[in-house]
Amino acid sequence: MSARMANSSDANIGSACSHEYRVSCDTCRLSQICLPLALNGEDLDRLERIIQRSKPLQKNDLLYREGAPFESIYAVRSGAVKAFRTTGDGREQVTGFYFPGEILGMDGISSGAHASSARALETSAICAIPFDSLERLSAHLPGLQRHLFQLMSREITEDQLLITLLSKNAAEERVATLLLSIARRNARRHLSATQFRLPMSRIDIGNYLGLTVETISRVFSRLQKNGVLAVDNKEIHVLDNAALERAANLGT
Amino acid sequence: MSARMANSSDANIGSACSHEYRVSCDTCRLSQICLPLALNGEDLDRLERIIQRSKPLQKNDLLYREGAPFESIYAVRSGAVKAFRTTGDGREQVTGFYFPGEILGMDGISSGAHASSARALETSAICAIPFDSLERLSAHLPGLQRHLFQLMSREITEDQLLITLLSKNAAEERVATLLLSIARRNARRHLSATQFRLPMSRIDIGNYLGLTVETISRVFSRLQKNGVLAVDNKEIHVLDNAALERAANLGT
DNA sequence: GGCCGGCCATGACACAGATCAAGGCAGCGT
DNA sequence: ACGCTGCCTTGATCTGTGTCATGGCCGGCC
Repeated sequence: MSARMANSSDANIGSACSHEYRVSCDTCRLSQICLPLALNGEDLDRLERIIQRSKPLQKNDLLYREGAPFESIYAVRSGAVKAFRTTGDGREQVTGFYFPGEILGMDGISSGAHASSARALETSAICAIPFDSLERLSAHLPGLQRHLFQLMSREITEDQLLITLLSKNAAEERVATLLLSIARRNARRHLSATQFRLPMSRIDIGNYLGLTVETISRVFSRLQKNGVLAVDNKEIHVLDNAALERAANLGT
Repeated sequence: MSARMANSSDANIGSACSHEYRVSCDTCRLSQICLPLALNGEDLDRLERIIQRSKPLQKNDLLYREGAPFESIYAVRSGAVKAFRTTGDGREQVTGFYFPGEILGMDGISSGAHASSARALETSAICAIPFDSLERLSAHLPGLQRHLFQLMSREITEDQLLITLLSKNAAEERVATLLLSIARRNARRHLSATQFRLPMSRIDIGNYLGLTVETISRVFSRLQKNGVLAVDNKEIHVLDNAALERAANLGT
């Protein structure tokens, strides 16, 4: 375990070997849902020049660690990442799952140190965007500044949805809501909204939703028994989307 | 109730009569914890000129309503405000309490419409800061831009703390954590951290913490019986701060 | 190829907090 | 002054989910 941690960390990302992993925002098929969304032509070039890419993270590698100096925010290019914070007694609370085209790490801005950690759920390619450069750039590009404000605002509203979910909804509603969220985000990337593989374990799902693994298991079984889903381990097939939405019962 | 709503709303704030309520950031004793924190001299003047003040909100007045066009963020000058979102089935989820010197409304940036509503818990004076002006200003004042990013980032980390609290902590831990948070914020304003009046009802507390009123009541009674607090309705006296921190058990 | 460790499923039981019910109290409008 | 209404407290009971225990499965590693 400590061996794994050793070859992970911020040091990887943003290190010198970026020539090996040259991919440009131009040719990235995520550009329309990712940071470049607000930019074009020369402005995109300027963003491009500050973005750092590095060799892919392996499953379980840390992208950044709670308490580490905040330097960059990160865009997921492929794979999937979970963000989590460690509570005083050493347990962890998963605060979000991040899929390709999504940005994470913004919780570090306020204090200058990351307020959470992030770990790859599977082999993942990540773009690191040094925040001080981004900040300087955004002072000159109103569209970019606005986009950053919007990204952070969206993170806030999504956290508030999770707060509501945890505070008001029963186990089945929480699970159904998460599945619908993943389905919707898949659709945004032109992937199937009805058939997909969950990159995270039941443990992570339970942790994120404030439930135990056993409860997650039971809910999956029940949804399967009722013909809403076909579940084969991490492989999910939504058989009756309307029923899933009914099960989510306003969770969004 | 509808009468109350009618004389509330965004229209009040930002309306023409601001000459009546002239107070400047210069003389506001909150300036060191509020937006002006990052500014001085001429820059402060420029911020000053875009801030709008209006007549105080009365208890239960709405500051803004979920779905209304997003135009401003708001700073609490006096009183207290709760933010909440309404779930599909009409129940509400309180997402935060805001005290003097604190900023709310940033969840509206991402979609251009407020993602939550805000209501005065008692008579409250509020400064409205039109966001498009603020955005333009912050492109010229790097310190302000950074401060805005930090404010939003702080909102994110605080939401994540609440998520963790809801997901992992028992009733007593949640209540103790909220009390400690309020105490800490009082201290920041040079008020007592051990004796204060809660501006919100038990109902709001329960709603915020994902618990029922009855449970809140029982926890207060228990903490009182154990000599941790003296509770007289909304008046709280922290008798044993160490015990309260133990009760919070890592919540903060 | 077989063993081992992590993950997942399912059942029996326990418990924290929800729900239901009843009553007290304070503030407000008439 | 009165009664009304909303808020708070406390008790009795119920229930969804946690906890504990067991066993199966899959994938990695020797």
